Amino acid sequence: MAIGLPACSAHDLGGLPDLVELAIVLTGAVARVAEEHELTPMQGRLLCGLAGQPRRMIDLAQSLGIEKAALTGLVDRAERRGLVERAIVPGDRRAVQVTLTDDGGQAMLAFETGVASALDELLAPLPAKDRSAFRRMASAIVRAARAA
Amino acid sequence: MAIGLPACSAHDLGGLPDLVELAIVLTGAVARVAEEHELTPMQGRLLCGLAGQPRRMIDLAQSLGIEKAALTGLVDRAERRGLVERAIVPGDRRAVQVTLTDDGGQAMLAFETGVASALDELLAPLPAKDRSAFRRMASAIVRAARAA
DNA sequence: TATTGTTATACTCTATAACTATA
DNA sequence: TATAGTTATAGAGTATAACAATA
Repeated sequence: MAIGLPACSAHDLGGLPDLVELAIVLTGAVARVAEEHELTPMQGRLLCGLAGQPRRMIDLAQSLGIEKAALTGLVDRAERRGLVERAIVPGDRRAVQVTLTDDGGQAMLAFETGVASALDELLAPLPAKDRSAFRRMASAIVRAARAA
Repeated sequence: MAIGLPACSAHDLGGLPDLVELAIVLTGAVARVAEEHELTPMQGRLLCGLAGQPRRMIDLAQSLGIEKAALTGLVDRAERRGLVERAIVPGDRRAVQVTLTDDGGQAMLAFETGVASALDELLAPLPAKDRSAFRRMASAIVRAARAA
């Protein structure tokens, strides 16, 4: 499966702010972990969104920030690989629930664990005090961006 | 032009570390700026890589972290849109140099400026002292990742 | 032989528009 | 009418493998 994400990248291209390169480095790390588990990064995100409970298509599309038609394809491919299943929603015959299969649940856990340790490695060069400060500031940025 | 990147995203999906969501937020911000200037994010990166001097295909592919065959397509599309041009390399008839057109140069500057201000906005919620600390730590992480 | 780049092929991810089925 | 989801279509970005031209 050719997953198709820049594996390492972030070699200096000049002109791009370090924050953009940070995004590239982080995204590349996630992509590498996904690939190790034979997932695409987007499939990894999908599986993580299904941890704990089934979700409806419309809900997932919003969470992932993609159109419902794009989600149809994403779920199609994940279903074809045995990671998720579609199920009916009792009480609304228009709706579809997406659930994790056993395989999908295992892949989700492996992906989550792998991502966590890959991120730890990326932050490892920083002093311990900076690491926690960096994570705290990252959370603040994300929260503010979500609110806006 | 349907550019195809999650425009806002980063709504809570649960299970994903904030650092991953940070990458999503940053990537989304870059994508939005690119779209404003009718570029794809990858075209934006390509143009930035060409700021100042022409580069050879092999060199660009390494900088962007993609295979040379993928770069052929990327440059094809950018050339079709009048952003870049292919030129010969004196002294090596196998090689190709990619140069910015006037349009491409203008787009590159507009993209750079837009990205810089989008990043400023993302960091705006942090106290000024944290903003510079965050940028400094981001640079350190990127430098370390590049070295590894 | 090694290097540079292109072509061929196949996937994933994305969007918009049109459609079906249900509420 | 409005909502949930799919289908159809198109395009970007990616990879691998095979190839041509040149060093």
